[in-house]
Amino acid sequence: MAENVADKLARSGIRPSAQRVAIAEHVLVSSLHPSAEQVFASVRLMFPQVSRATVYNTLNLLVEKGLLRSLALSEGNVVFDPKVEAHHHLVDESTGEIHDIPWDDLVVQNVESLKGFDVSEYQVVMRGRSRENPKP
Amino acid sequence: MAENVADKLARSGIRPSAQRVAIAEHVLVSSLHPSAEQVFASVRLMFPQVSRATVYNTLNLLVEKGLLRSLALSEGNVVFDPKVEAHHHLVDESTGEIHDIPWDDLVVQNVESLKGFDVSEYQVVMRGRSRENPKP
DNA sequence: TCTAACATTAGACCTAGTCTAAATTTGTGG
DNA sequence: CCACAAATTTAGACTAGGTCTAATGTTAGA
Ligand SMILES: [Mn+2]
Ligand SMILES: [Mn+2]
Ligand SMILES: [Zn+2]
Ligand SMILES: [Zn+2]
Repeated sequence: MAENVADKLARSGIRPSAQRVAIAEHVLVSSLHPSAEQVFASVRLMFPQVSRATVYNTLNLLVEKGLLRSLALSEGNVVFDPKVEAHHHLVDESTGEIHDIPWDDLVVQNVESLKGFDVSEYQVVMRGRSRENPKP
Repeated sequence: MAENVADKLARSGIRPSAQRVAIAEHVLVSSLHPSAEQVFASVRLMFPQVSRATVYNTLNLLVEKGLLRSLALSEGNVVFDPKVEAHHHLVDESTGEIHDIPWDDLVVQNVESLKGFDVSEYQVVMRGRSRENPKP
């Protein structure tokens, strides 16, 4: 799996240094939406000498190369999203967790015909709660 | 107009001190989406002795009392929105400006039937450009 | 092998925002 | 009107997320 991530970086023209691979493994793998500081903390557990600057540089580089997106969905937290295809988001009001909502679960009409604007991308941002675990 | 804002504060149970009225006049009046620091700067022009703490306290109080909403639409900027009714937003990618899009200009389907979540509110967040001024 | 380009590091720095403790202002009962 | 408690404001310390810099380490490739 290290090979996997390293190759992915290389294919995007990012030289796969040990630090970058460690960082990318943390953030490209799970479907969480971690902040830079969370990535810094987890990467440091396995790679204690990594610097904050490298984590931020790498995350920004991954965004620039299109392997990652950054999202500002709620106050005080920029988070990173490894799912770069179009999709929607729901922010859980009790836990703060961010859930991915598949693009086709919702239908948005009339974006193309909005007067006065050329829209290059959009998403629905929802706030709410995830329902009690079904049928215990 | 000062009377207007003062009354509005009073009706929401906010004691309308001179500082609060000055702040509220700046942020409740225009249809811009200013950041707290922008409000602080403009209020200070007319009211130089106002403190940063009072500006932040007042803005947060206005949000708490429902006269204002805070929005995190793009990185590094929490902004305040005096339009508290449901509506959508478009962030201009060239200028950073935030435009209000009336609720009925778009139609979003299937939010109610989303499996596993109770959605309490939502909006469409768009990125794009405002089109060249029409017919010069 | 040598070297220039590239990457990493520690820590200074910056900015938005919060907190604190003291001072000021205000509303109110006497 | 006066005394006083409650509410508000203030300056500035503090915090957290994030950027920048200058020195150091690493790597690709002539
Ligand atoms: Mn992680
Ligand atoms: Mn203003
Ligand atoms: Zn996502
Ligand atoms: Zn708005």
